[in-house]
Amino acid sequence: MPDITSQTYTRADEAFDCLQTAIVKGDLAPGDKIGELDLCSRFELTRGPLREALGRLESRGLLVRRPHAGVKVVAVSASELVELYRIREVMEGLAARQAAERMTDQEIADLQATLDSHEAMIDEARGQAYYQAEGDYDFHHRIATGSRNTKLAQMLLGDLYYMVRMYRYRLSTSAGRPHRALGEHRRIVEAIALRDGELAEFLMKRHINAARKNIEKQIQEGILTI
Amino acid sequence: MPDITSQTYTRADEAFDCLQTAIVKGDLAPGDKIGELDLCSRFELTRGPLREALGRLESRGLLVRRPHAGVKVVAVSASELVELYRIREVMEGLAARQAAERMTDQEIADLQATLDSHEAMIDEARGQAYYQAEGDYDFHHRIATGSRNTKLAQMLLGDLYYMVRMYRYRLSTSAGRPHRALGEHRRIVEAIALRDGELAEFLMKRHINAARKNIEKQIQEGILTI
DNA sequence: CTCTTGTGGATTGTTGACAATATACCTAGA
DNA sequence: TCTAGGTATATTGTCAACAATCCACAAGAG
Repeated sequence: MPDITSQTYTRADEAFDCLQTAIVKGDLAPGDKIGELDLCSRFELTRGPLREALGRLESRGLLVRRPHAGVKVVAVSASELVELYRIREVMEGLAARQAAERMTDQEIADLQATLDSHEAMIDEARGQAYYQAEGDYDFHHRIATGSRNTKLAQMLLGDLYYMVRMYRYRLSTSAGRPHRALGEHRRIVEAIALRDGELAEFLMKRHINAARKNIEKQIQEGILTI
Repeated sequence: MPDITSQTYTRADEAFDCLQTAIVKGDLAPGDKIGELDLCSRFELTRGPLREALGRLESRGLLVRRPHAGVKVVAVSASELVELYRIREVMEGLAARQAAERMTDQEIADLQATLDSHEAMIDEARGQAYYQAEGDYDFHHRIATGSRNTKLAQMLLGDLYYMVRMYRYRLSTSAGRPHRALGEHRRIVEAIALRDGELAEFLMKRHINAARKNIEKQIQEGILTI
């Protein structure tokens, strides 16, 4: 009996997914105050399941709620965004180390193939921030999963990445950075393929550090205003 | 207008807190399948707010839910518990580093005073695992908060610590360990007082590493069965 | 004797109506 | 004109009933 994953989706689950993607994609802008009835008509459901979904999203930090006052999409300040990357640095470093110890050879091969397709996408979709962000997300997603650390993957994929992706689309990609990032990705995978956990951790931390510095620079230059 | 924190607690909030502490204290054992109606009569509320609380707890990983089948308290396996400590190691290391950079002198003085009272508690309540665990929690709580990293503190205090505390009470405390742990705490605080972030991070990581090894030993010896 | 299958019962998911509260506006006074 | 206070409205929090789904048990076939 392959009771893999309960395929019964409840309306609350549906609302949860829809809202999450709506927030990440920017359909609901940070700071927006959203009314429950609006959402009900939007997703064709009643307030019961909706409130459950709102509760889950609040618990994950994507919404802030004040009793009797309503919910609004979380607005991450510039400094908080930087702090997010500090957390990512240590957590994804750990993920890379454990991935180097635990990923199967097949997974590593797939990861390398993924990078090839990313490279093609970068050349193809020159300047299209969307594809670059998606490729980047794909890479980090695989490593988080490959760590075989359930809770770690859950925290990264279920918490941090959604918040990061909220703001990633509006980051300007300076010329040449995608290729540099891809090079960093390649070296991380090489370290994983060599089963060198320490090196993988070091490289991943440096990779995210670079991303953080890039954001800090954009903030200082006033390019990124949030 | 000191609009600090809305003091209006909704019943869902109430149920959330009660359930959380019930799970942590062990009143609801891991793996227990809990019915909604039971909880309703227990907390004197209806299923609406209760389900919202359940949703939040599920989102935080304290409950697992299968549609139409009910919710049960999460059962963390031995290996998953160890993985939890690996996550704590890197995250609390970061917290210690940032706390060293950002805590006020007053907070550091309070922290030192806290350790003094912990020492008294250890001598007094010899072998009373409860007080030791509470003192330990207090220490780590203050450092997480002192990091001034909102999301980091949120993840540590709102996610990881609850899961760790679920199992901390049933850990046997080998003779002399509380004093050793206290010594480690003192050295961490010293590093923070010196504003030496790197050292604080190193010491904190080593401290949690020691706790992890202790757990692994207990698992191997069959003392800890979960 | 074991495995499959069908039904009864209980539990969950959902709905719409009711009660409580914060925001916004309007009025009155300084 | 600006501030303070009260009230109205809209939105949220809560409740109890309805519908859909899974689990356990029992009966029958292999």
